[in-house]
Amino acid sequence: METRELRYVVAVAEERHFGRAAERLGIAQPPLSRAIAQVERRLGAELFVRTPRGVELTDAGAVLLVEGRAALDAVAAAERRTRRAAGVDGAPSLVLVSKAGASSEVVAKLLDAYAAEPGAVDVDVVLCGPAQQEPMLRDGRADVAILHQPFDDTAGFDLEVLVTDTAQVCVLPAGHPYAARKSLTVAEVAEIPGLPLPRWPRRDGSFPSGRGVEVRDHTQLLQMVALGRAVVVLPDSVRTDLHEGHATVPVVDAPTVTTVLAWPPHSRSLAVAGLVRTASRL
Amino acid sequence: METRELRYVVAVAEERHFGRAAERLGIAQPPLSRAIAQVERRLGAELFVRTPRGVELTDAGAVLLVEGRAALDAVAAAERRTRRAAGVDGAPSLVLVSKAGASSEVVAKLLDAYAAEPGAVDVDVVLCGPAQQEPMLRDGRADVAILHQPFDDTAGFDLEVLVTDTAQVCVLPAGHPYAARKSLTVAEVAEIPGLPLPRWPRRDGSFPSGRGVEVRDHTQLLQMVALGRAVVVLPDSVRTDLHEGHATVPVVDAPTVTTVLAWPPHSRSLAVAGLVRTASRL
DNA sequence: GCGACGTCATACCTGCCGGGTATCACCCCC
DNA sequence: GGGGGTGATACCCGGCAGGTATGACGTCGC
Repeated sequence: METRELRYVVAVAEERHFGRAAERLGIAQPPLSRAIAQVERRLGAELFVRTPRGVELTDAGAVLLVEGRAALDAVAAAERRTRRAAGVDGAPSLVLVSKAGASSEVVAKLLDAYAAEPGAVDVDVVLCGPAQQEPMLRDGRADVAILHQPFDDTAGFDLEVLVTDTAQVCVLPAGHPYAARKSLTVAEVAEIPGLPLPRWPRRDGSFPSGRGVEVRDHTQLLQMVALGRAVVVLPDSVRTDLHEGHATVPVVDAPTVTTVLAWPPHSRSLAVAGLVRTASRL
Repeated sequence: METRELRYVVAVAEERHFGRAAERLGIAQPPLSRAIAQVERRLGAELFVRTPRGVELTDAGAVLLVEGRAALDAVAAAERRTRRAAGVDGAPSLVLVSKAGASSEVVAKLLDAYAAEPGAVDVDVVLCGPAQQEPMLRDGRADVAILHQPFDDTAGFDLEVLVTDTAQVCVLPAGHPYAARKSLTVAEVAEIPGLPLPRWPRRDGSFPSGRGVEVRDHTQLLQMVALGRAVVVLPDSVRTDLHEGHATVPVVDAPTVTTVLAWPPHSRSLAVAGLVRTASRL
């Protein structure tokens, strides 16, 4: 199957509509219909059930949507990494993706240590929202990522543990009544009156419904906390990033957070290997 | 990039020769040259250095070889799994791949337990040589595999531990002088006069050089041991598969072998999930 | 050192197929 | 029952993938 056909199938599966899919693909509707029909004929499987309102996915169509996305990511990754490996200069650089505003202490230490290594290459640090890291790693826009278990989906990546934060704190606006507490539980934090937990964007950029403010990165998050609009539980190590607008209270029953370095398992990049070796020595 | 182009690049990279690559692809050499040139132009990168004897890979070419194979596997997996999901009957089946002749006790127990579950689907068990399992899982010919850590490469798969074998034994031909020993070390096993460790095929089917006999699966292996042509260290649990031609001696310093159930991390298959749930309860 | 050979690149042609426009068949709903 | 919407079909056109013939350019052997 050609990637063009995969893109067509994924577009139709996502739009549930030939016309909109064609528009998104920048082609007319009839060629799209024909291409999908041809794919279905070759696979010997109906992918969509045509209704007067658009299309529904069959089981096979649902499978091809998931698998096709993964395959398209892999193709995009191949292209991007090749282009980068050929980079203008002979020094291929590495792209590390981290959450905007996440605790930078450990990462800075890692990058400093790596830069001191013989044969170290330039590392571009890219910051983005939490849900964007995994797709970036999958489609080759990034080579390594800083992820946090158990919050990020680390399935399918190789990992090296950087830090394990057993202690966690609740970050509150300075002067909030709860700031005087000696400790809190997760359940208590979730029920603080007038201070809901924030909402993070999903993979597609949309937000789940709820009362909390919408935040896209940790910088926004901490600002919202300082503004008295949100409360959040974070690893103890973020205390170094806080300022006078914040207060912290230990949370006694929070899960252990592990900060890990993650990379695609088939990566054979010497640069990634060097970074991992450095990380394993810290 | 189209999969056709990826196939071309991978073929040339593997053959190190335009003519042979073209033959393998079933096309003439000139269109292949043109297609590769076009890819290079679009990527803005030289993939191959042309020599009078064929071609060498550039760094970018090496990257695209590795990444391109992964991408082609993903595309093939998408196609295969879709075709299977659409299967003639409404009962999509699951393909489990295991080593030929590997200890079947645990697997049999797992499959029996799964078959008793409500909603269980048919499980096709496919046996193959050890090095073939990983590619089969990657390109969609299989949905789940039985792998053995630390010998198999489990990078990039999700895992569920089935058994942990702490005790391991050296399998010898019955009547061999060493069979009388009370215990052995790994180093001693490697040095048994006249009984080298066997050689397994690599991913591409070729064998590493050395003295040991060439074996492709556990059945052949145990036969070679019985014939006095090889010796091997295996988990204690294989004792159930041995017959009178074999003798076993405990190996005191062998690494722990873990038998795991492995599947592609993005798998959303209900059938795989059910099998994993069953495994986790054993 | 010069031809023979083998490499990959180039030139040119052809037929297929991907894409466009126009239109149809069908369903839903007012 | 007609209008607006869906996807399917018919037909045409241009680009490009593939083929053959040939060239440019090394290496090797005599």
